[in-house]
Amino acid sequence: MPANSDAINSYHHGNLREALLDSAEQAIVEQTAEALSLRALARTAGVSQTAPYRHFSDRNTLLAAVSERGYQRLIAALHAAIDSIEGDAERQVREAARCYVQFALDNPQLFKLMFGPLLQPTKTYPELHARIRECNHLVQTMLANGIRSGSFVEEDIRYLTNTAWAGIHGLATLVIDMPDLFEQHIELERQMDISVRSLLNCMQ
Amino acid sequence: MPANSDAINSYHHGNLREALLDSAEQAIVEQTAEALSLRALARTAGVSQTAPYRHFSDRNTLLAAVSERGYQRLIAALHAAIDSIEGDAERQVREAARCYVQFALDNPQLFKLMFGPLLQPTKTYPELHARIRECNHLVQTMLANGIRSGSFVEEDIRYLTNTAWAGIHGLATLVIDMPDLFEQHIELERQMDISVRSLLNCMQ
DNA sequence: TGTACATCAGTGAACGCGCGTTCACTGATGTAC
DNA sequence: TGTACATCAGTGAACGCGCGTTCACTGATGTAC
Repeated sequence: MPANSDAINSYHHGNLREALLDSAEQAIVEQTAEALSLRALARTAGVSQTAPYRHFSDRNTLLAAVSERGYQRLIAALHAAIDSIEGDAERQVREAARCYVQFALDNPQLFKLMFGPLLQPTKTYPELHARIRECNHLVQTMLANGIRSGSFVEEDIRYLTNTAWAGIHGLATLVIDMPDLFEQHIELERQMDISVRSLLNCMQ
Repeated sequence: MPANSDAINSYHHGNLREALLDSAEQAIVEQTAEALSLRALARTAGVSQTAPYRHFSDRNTLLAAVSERGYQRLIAALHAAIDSIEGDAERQVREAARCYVQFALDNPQLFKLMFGPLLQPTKTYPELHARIRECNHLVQTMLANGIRSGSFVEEDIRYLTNTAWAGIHGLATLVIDMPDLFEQHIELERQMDISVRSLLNCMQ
């Protein structure tokens, strides 16, 4: 008596790994990644509670995989935003920033898992580590391009991109965590525009 | 046979409420607030596991009290920084920003509890709510003063202070959560200086 | 000053819960000959 | 083409854990008269 009557194979799930990651992502929409339970995941997948261990050696390894997929999506979104605009580095930054904040709004808990300490140090999860570095490099490069249109000492660039990155990351964080306080008397779209313009202007 | 042989009263603790808050804060230094356990707290205080319920109706109420004390300390630190400098609004912002980030560095988990969603909506905890509003008002006012030294349309002020606040909050968040990535090739003190100068310059 | 009594601040046993993980196992699948 | 066998992907029972919270209780404290 297969729990899932649509399944052809009642015994072999066929795509359990991906199914688990999918439902993990879904579960994480509402509640913290910390609160995610392997058992609940297994239940959702209609599979015994030990089946996940075939695919992930433990809970954190699964979370690392979820985080990694998150980075893949964020990187893809950022690339799409950046590549859709050629030549205008400032507009690229604006669109990328919008992407970044929107991603956080759409996936608050995932965003926190990705940019949180739960999986630190990341060295334990090489694939995740690589994605993080890739994402970081993408963001830094894009911001540096936006800033380079001004005239600055090369060695300061890293500090200036950090300032801008922190500005955008801070927006995302506050919008997620303290919406009532942060979004008092403001319109979020306008806030985004003004913030990005300020962050770039101050460097020109 | 009192567990704590120094205690005069083995039965009445005498100051259990404060003791619980103290050890909660201490416990929260290392691990997440989410992971804090009332039972562990009671153990640390040398008291039965149900004793805390005399002082806090449940776990979240205790956490709200911890958060509130955190805000008190942050507010005090910000005030001290601001009041020590008169007349120079820009230097006030610089010192206050340093305070803010330092507070986060010193109490990462407390900072997250305070600026996190765990206790949202805060209306449930009126004292906490009041502290949050107080802190927010202090930060906004200080930033507005720094910005007003430039010439700006009044209605934009809130957007500009938000930009600056997000910039500072983002620094704190990234320094806590992604130190390896964020602090690559930089010196934190210098990052702080450059960030604050940029955040204020861009508005003048 | 002494005493009765209300109230306060603890105790300790118990409830029910869900969790991560381990273990020995079995059914399904794929491959070498 | 058939078959033996290794390997893969599941099962299900069990372990030990710590937790939040409730309950009926008791010892200590303070206050009115």
